[in-house]
Amino acid sequence: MKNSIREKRTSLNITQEELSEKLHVSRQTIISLEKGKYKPSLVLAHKLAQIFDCMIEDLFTFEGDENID
Amino acid sequence: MKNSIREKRTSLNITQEELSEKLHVSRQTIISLEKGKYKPSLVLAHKLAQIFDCMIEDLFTFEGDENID
DNA sequence: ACTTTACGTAAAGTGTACTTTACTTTTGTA
DNA sequence: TACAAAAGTAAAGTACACTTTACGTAAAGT
Repeated sequence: MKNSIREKRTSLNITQEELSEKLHVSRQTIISLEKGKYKPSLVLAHKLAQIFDCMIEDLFTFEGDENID
Repeated sequence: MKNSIREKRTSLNITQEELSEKLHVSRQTIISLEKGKYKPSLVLAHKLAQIFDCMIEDLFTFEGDENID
């Protein structure tokens, strides 16, 4: 799964720490998400989409068996 | 968090077991999701939205601190 | 009556999303 | 070149999404 969190965040001109505060998660969580180290929960994905004013499906690109065959 | 999985499933006229097979998850997972016992992963939410031909945000209703304040 | 189909509960186990703390590296800028 | 802000790594712990197995119930068909 790919995501465009970093691109959307930088285009809002906010730091990882500021984003983490808006989301009430740790800064590590943001770093790990941007690095693709793990997949966010549905609720976290929803909050990210709210902040970036887009749909969840616009933020994440699902690949391979993450799609229905 | 509320969801309309049961409504969408029954309107497709498929059983919990058939849905679980399409998703490659256990039937228990479907039962628990429909009963609201837990929140699906982002990938599972995406697959459900694909099957029901809708956006993730149409399937789930986020409440309270599941939204940005 | 008996079987099948669909839905449900319970409980124990596994994997991973996310946290916390502490330390290091990079980058911008005075 | 020195300093601070921003980004990064590592590692150990917690919570919960999801699995597996096994059993229970109620309706519908034969």
